[in-house]
Amino acid sequence: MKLSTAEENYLKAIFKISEKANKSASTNAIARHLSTSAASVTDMLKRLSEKGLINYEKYKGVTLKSAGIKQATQLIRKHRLWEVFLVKKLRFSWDQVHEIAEQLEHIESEELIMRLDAFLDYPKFDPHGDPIPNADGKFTIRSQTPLSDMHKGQQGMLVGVKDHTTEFLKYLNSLNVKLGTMISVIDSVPYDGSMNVNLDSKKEIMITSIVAQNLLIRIG
Amino acid sequence: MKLSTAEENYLKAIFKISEKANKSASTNAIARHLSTSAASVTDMLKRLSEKGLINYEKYKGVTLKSAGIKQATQLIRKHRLWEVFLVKKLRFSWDQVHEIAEQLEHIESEELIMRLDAFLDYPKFDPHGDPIPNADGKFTIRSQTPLSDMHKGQQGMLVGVKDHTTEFLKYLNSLNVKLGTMISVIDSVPYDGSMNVNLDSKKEIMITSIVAQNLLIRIG
DNA sequence: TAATATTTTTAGATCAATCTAAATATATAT
DNA sequence: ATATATATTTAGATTGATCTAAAAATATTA
Ligand SMILES: [Mn+2]
Ligand SMILES: [Mn+2]
Ligand SMILES: [Mn+2]
Ligand SMILES: [Mn+2]
Repeated sequence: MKLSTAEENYLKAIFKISEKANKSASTNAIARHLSTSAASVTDMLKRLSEKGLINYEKYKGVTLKSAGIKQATQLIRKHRLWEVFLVKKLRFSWDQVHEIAEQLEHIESEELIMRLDAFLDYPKFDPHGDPIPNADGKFTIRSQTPLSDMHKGQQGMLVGVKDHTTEFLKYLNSLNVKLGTMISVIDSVPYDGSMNVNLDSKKEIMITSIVAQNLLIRIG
Repeated sequence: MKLSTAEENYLKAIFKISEKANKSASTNAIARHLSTSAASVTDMLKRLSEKGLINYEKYKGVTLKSAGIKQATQLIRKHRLWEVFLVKKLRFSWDQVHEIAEQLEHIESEELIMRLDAFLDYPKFDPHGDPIPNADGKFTIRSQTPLSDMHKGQQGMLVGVKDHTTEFLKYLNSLNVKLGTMISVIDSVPYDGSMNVNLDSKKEIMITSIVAQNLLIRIG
């Protein structure tokens, strides 16, 4: 089935919202996610329901049907593969690629994605540490813990970020924190949740709770 | 100025039509080129005129203004750079890339194109031998002659094709004719314009007039 | 030049995607 | 449980891009 860019974006939004909360997506949540009005969302939900991509009952919120999951997953696959291309091949920095990938993900060609995947050597994670679903829609899972949940003395490698905004990523750049950086907890302040951490056994820095919550660590 | 995909396609069509004939583009010619109705074309011409991209007078046909030429040229630049990427990096064959490039050419990011150009090592020609305008819109020009205009004994290198259809390109594949192939004219038949030619001083084949007209040779 | 053919424009509709304002349903609090 | 607040849907409009059919302008031919 050939979907419009708008339809694809709605499916992706529903996928991400229900994945995070592990429940159905509300009209308002979708509107917020896509920066559009609730009325527009209702309109689109009717159309997507008509096409058999979602389960929709008035006032009840929506979930994706299997066809919708498939579409959303493929879109995420394309988005993340393009992000890898932009960073690895075109040498963009990780804070510059999301907007461009938002456009590239809608290019329609199975063959293109297969070849791109091969060209990039079948990457499993994107530049932000997010897993890239394979052609069948399967995600690689990986145990990861928000730095904010770690205790004094624990250490591990930065494998992902929760916040993908340019501002956050640029802040990390300025701290020289990137995927692969080894982080160990020196201590944490119970009062405000801020932490002193050591980076790659070299530099010691202080970060706030909010930052720590957005850094995902593979402990060990 | 940010243009829609439709607007960009119209500008490109007008550019190509007026370039070929070196005169203004008629409503019908544009409609034919874009496989749409003359009424739709008239509609769009009004909008493009409003935006100052074209010179349009009712019943007189259109030409591009400098802003329109700039947009069309940038679009062609993007299209051809992406075609090079698809062939050189993703190993598509030259008959598979046009449709995908039709989509990729509308991705909006100056930075992306600059980096893609560098990644591809600043190519001057696309996989069909068409010149790629530089960032300022300048095309590299090259003397070339349709094989059909060449005479017995003349020879040269295939540097371009006029017909870009998959069928034509696949036919050339089957003959092992590609850009760079050396072609020499053994003789030509005045009756129907067909020719006997030699390829890379190896194989001798016969081609019809219509094929010869679509092969562009750099003589010498 | 007058009749005819062709090209182009206009009129009027449709469809997707969006909006604001108003109505209705559901959730929360007193 | 009733009142109030919030969430969602409906009603009605708008915009871009398209269509068909009909009208008008231009070009061709006799
Ligand atoms: Mn992204
Ligand atoms: Mn990402
Ligand atoms: Mn092409
Ligand atoms: Mn080409």
